[in-house]
Amino acid sequence: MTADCLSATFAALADPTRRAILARLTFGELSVGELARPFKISGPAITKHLKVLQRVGLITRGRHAQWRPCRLETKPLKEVADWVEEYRRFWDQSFDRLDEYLAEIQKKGKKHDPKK
Amino acid sequence: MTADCLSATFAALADPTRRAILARLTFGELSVGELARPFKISGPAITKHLKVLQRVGLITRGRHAQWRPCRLETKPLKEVADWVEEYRRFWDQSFDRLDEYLAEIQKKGKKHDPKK
DNA sequence: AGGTTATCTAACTAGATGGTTATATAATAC
DNA sequence: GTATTATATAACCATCTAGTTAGATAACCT
Repeated sequence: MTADCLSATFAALADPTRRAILARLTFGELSVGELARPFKISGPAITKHLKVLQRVGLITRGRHAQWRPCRLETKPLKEVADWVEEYRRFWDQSFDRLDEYLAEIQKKGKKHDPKK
Repeated sequence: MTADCLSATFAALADPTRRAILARLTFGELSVGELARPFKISGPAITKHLKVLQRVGLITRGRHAQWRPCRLETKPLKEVADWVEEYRRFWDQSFDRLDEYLAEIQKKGKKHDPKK
């Protein structure tokens, strides 16, 4: 099961530890040890989470001496964004007003700063 | 576990049957029987999927004689969209080029049709 | 009331998931 | 070579998940 990659991506994102890992990787590459530091779970548990993220392509691994640094990959996130985008027209009341929909897109484009 | 609602929402979306149910509900309310028709799984399996969707607020149920119609609710989808939006700036190479980013947004705004 | 239709609950099963500890591999440092 | 550090694998366990079949509940229709 979960042969389709969108299901696997959603499943990977359904764990708060894994989402926290992704969030930390937005600041740049991190080794497994650095990634593990803020969490209370064991090393092997982190390794498993990383395997899940890697399998769906949300991270890639490097090699640097005895470290295997992790890097964020966003292609699967883009696929999630594309999927959910299909539903955007349902969360403003005006289903039939195309112009309002486009205006909404435009507005989001402007406010591009990461706070809020 | 999965006390946080974003995790529960992602978990709910990680199943292709449930995503198919949501997709069908974009055309309007449907009874359980109507929803179940295209799937090969049993009635109780559908009931369970609906419970999962209802628990995270992706659907609400009505009452109409012996039918309990399902309606799509998009608030959780909006939360997913908001979460993934935080990563948008990472999926074009030009982190530092604001104009290119805005151009990309603009392009997406234009091609708003649901095919591809 | 008795039958039909729609849906849910109960009890069970196989397999996935997320964690553990103990051990293995691999690269660096002396 | 030996020790140290970083990460991975193995084996195990408890819980969750998605499905099943059988039976219960509830509203409608004569």
